[in-house]
Amino acid sequence: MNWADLDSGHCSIARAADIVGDRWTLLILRDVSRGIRRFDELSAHLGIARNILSARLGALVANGVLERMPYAEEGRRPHQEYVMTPRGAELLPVLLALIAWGDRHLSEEPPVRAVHNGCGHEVRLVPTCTAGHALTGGGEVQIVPGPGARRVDRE
Amino acid sequence: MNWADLDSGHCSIARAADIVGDRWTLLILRDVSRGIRRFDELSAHLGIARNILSARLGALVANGVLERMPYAEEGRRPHQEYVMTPRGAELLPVLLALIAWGDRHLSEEPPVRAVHNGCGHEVRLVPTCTAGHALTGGGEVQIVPGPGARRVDRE
DNA sequence: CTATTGAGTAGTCAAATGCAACTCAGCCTG
DNA sequence: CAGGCTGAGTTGCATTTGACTACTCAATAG
Repeated sequence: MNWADLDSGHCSIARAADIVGDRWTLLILRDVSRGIRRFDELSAHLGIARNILSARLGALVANGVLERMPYAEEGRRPHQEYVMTPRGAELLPVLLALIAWGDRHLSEEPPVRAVHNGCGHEVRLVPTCTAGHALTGGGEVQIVPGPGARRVDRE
Repeated sequence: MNWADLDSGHCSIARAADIVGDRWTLLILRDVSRGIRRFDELSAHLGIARNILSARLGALVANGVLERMPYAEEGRRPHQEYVMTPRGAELLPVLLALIAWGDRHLSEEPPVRAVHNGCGHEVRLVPTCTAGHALTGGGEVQIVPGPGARRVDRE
C-alpha cells in the first residue's frame, strides 16, 4: 500500500485540521469547554483581536462545533453565549491528547489536569481496540486506509 | 475556580498548539508517521510550497518532534529522511483523536482507520481514569488546573 | 439623557503563504 | 569530463491572512 497514492486532502485528519487546525481555534474550544463563553471574556482572556475572534467563532458555528445562543440572566441585559454542540463536545479527546502531550513534553509540572468527575482520578486516553486490548506500548497501532479512501487525481 | 484568572498562554494546550496547531504541521506528521519521509515526497503529496515545508520541517526538528537523518540505500545516492522522534511518536493520540472526530462528523465513510497491529481490530481512544474506570459517556471528564497553573499577570 | 457594556465591523499595516525560479551537490551517462 | 538529472533546499516577489486600533450600534443602567 502506497500512501502517497491517496488524496491528501480527502482524509479525516485534513478535514478535521481544516476546522480545528488553528492556534486560536483550539484555544477558543479550550476556553469554551471550561465555561468562558462570552465574546468579551474570550477576547480578554485569549488576547485575540476582536475581528479574528469574530471570524473564528463564526466558522466554528458554521461548522456545527459551537452554537450561538442568546442568554439572559435576570436583572442583566441579554447577551450571546457560545456553547459546545454535541459535535463540538466530541472534540474533547483532541484537547485531552494535546494536554497529555504538552504536559509530558513541554512543562515540568502540568498546568492542567483532566480528572474523572466521579472519582477524581486523573484521566488518560488509552488506545483500545474493539477486541478489548489496551495498547500501552508504542508501535502497536497502524493507520490503514478505510473504505472512504480516495486515490489522488492525476491524469 | 475562575479559569479566566489563569494565564492562557501558560497552558499545555497553548504550548502544544504552538507546535502542532497548524494545518500543514498536522498533515506533515500524518504523512511522516505513514512513511512519507522525504522532502520531495512530502512536497508532492501535500501540495505544500517548498519554502513552507522547509520552514515547518525545520521547526519540527527544532522542537524535537522530528529528526533529520541522512539515509543511503546502497547503489543510490544518499538523501535526507525525516523520522519521528519518541516525542513525536507520542503525538499519535492527537492524530487518532482527529481521525476519530473527522470520521464521525465529516465523512460518510472513514477514509482512514486505526487498527491494532496484533489482532487487526479497530483502535479507539478511550478516556480512562487511573482508577481504571473507562469513561464512555460525555460530561464525565473535567479539566482542572494542575500544579503548574499560573495566574495571569496583571498589575 | 448620558455612560457603559456587549458584540461586532472598518481601516490599516505587518507577517505568513504561495509560486516560480534559482542554487548546489552528488551521481550517471555518453 | 560536459551535460543531465535528482534531491534538497533557498531567494525574490505578489498575494493572502493576521493582528492592532479605532469606530459603530444597540440595550440597559443610573
